[in-house]
Amino acid sequence: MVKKLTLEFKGFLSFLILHELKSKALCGEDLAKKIGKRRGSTLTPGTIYPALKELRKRKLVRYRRFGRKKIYSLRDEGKDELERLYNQFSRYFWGLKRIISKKRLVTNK
Amino acid sequence: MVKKLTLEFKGFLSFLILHELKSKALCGEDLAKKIGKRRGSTLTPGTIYPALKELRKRKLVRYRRFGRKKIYSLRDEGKDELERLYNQFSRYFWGLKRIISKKRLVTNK
DNA sequence: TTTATACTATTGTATATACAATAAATATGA
DNA sequence: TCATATTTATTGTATATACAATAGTATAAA
Repeated sequence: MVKKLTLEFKGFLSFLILHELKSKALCGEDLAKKIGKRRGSTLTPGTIYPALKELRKRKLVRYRRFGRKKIYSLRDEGKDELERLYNQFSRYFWGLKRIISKKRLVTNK
Repeated sequence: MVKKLTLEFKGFLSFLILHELKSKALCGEDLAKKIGKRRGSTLTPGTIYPALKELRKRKLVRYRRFGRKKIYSLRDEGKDELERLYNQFSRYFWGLKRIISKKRLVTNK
């Protein structure tokens, strides 16, 4: 049984890592940049690598080496966990939807 | 100058506290329950009170005593800070909108 | 083969969630 | 006034972000 990410308020970074890896396998640096873009500045190595290490330890993520890069991707357990987290995650947005759609996210035409 | 909450991934709880207090002044326990409802279980005292203490220290929040309760509310600085956080916050939801609206949040009719 | 470079990863330190257990303060009721 | 309940708050411990600085490693270039 995989140890669950609890996604209280901690676990948000891990959640975003899994989310990004779902659409595309990425190396550590690109992952840091991609997630960093959400807030305006890249994540530093001391943030991203410990998080990746923990996710590997939990068997949610794996990497394969390509040239000098390590490309991280979701394991099946990671996909399952992510689905679970999507549900947990969306609970936080009760009453915040209007804010979210007002600001950055373009509404459906 | 008020010290800013950075809302990296840390700061999420503080953000939600400010958000809840915007619509209604609340005592510590009710705040814990209200925020706790977003994830299914109430916040424990060891979580909510240190967070409130920090927000008071930053002059974002104040309380007034009513009987045996302390009712927390936003200060003007807290309202300003919250506005700033709404903007920062919404950056995290690029590409997550469909997921969020699919699951819990009822779409507009 | 050595040097350069790009990328991966660790270290040290700080702070923000977290919970369980406990303590302190205040109001109510006897 | 004394006991009780209610609510506030602290303590101790653990873990998850964070950054700056540094170290390690593999490929490419010379």
